Amino acid sequence: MVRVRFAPSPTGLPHIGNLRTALFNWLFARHHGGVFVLRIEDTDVARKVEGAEEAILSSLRWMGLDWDEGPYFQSGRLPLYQKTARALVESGHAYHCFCSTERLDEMRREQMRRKMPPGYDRLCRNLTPAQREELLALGITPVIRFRIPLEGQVRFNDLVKGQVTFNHSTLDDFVLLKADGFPTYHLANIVDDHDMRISHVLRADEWLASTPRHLLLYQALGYEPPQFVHLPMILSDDRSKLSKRHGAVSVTEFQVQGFLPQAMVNFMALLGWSLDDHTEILTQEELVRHFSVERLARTGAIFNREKLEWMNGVYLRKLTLEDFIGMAQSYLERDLPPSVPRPLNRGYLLQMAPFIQERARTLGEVSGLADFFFLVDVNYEVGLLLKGIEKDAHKQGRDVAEATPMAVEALDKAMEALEQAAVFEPEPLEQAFRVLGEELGLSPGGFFGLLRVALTGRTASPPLFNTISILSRERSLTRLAVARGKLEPTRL
RNA sequence: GCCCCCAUCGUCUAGAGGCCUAGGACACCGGCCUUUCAAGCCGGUAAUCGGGGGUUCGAAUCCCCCUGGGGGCACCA
Repeated sequence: MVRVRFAPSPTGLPHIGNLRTALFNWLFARHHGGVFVLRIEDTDVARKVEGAEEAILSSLRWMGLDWDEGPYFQSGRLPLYQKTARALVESGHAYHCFCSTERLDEMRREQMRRKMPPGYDRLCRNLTPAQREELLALGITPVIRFRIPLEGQVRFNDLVKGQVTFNHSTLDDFVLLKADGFPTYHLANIVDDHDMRISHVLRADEWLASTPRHLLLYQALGYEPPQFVHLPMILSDDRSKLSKRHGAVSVTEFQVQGFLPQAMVNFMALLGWSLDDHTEILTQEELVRHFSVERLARTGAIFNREKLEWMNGVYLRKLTLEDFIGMAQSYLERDLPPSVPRPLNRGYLLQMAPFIQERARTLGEVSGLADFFFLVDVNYEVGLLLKGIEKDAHKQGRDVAEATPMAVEALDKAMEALEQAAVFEPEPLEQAFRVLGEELGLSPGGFFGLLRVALTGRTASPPLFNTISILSRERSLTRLAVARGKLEPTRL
């Protein structure tokens, strides 16, 4: 029976590295019809962050990673760890250490200075019972350290790294139980993985170095160790370990920016795993069906935001119009200036949404792409109006200065045409304006470009005549008039 | 400093001795479509497979060395 777990510590917002680990564990469990356990490793009282736990749960839910057991909290299982630590002392696999933090710090400084590998010098390892009683009598609360065998080596077969060997001599007597009675990660992790009958440990590469300690612990406890699978890490742009200081790496942040969970899942799955030499887009079901440890990569991967954005665009376009509108609406209502009345009109959204859906890469981009549909006034530089017309003037061998009167005339005629338009639909409008453009001696690019800027305030927009018909006759006329005013301020 | 891991286009990756004059994707550059921008389609640039030795008839693929990168070395996880 496959039993895996995701065991984050609530020390901050979960970042994509954490969630990718969760995803792989979840995929592995689902693929094998196993159990996915959620366990919160809250054994560090000092580093605990308020709200982190909730953020972890909500990120998992958002990504669709449902768990079958838990969340278990290590803080609620203290007696179990303490009992285990005591048993280890009794069996001779661990011992009490009375060294002060100050002494330890000094020791490490000295080791570094002498270019020696830092590590506990085992001062307390062979304390006699009498010495121990003496220190205890002084009121010092000892920690419990694991007694690493002096000779020999640990060897294990990691499912992605293969055979890995560590000499005991490179391992130091690490702490199992802290003075505050809380276990360290090493102890709690092993006790729980055993207690929860975890069969496979899929965790980030950074844990590889502590695996020999864990194996020795399993051995001392007489527990059967799980299979280890060390996942390649997700790297920041400079190839270093991802951390909070590397910008927007929390999953919550991606959610806020308007990435879809399906895209996140798909993209993250491809960071360190691949199906074959060509498949990029996979649904969650397909990922479950195909996921396998054999196809995990062994190298770290830089998180390529560009590609994520592309993929998110793909998912956005796959949405039904109704679903897209549902999501776009909340982002629009969040991002549009307060002058735009809420709630947004559903029927109006239905008209403009198709043109935005094929252009947006994230939902956060929607308002920037569509604001002119909602604003009362659009803002732009006058010069933008003339760009295309100037080109036409130049082509006709006329002076650039003539562009302004040309544009004014074009706007006047355009307003007339809009007023007279019998059917306010894209096709008839286009027909009428093409004819008009010819009459004005303007190229479609010049004429339509002028109108585009006047109506949307920008040089790139959805198709012009769709835009006009969505905006309505009245609003279009107003904007053309405003544009005219910008060109001839004195005559206004 | 010590220990461990890793090494294919800028990035994500395919490749498990001959299908590789190294494939796909993002990005980039062209073209088509087109009123603009997207989307879509077509095409292109881009890795002497980190370097050097082996093994082999044959190596991106196996072995060794070097180099480079990363991770770990807390009473943090």
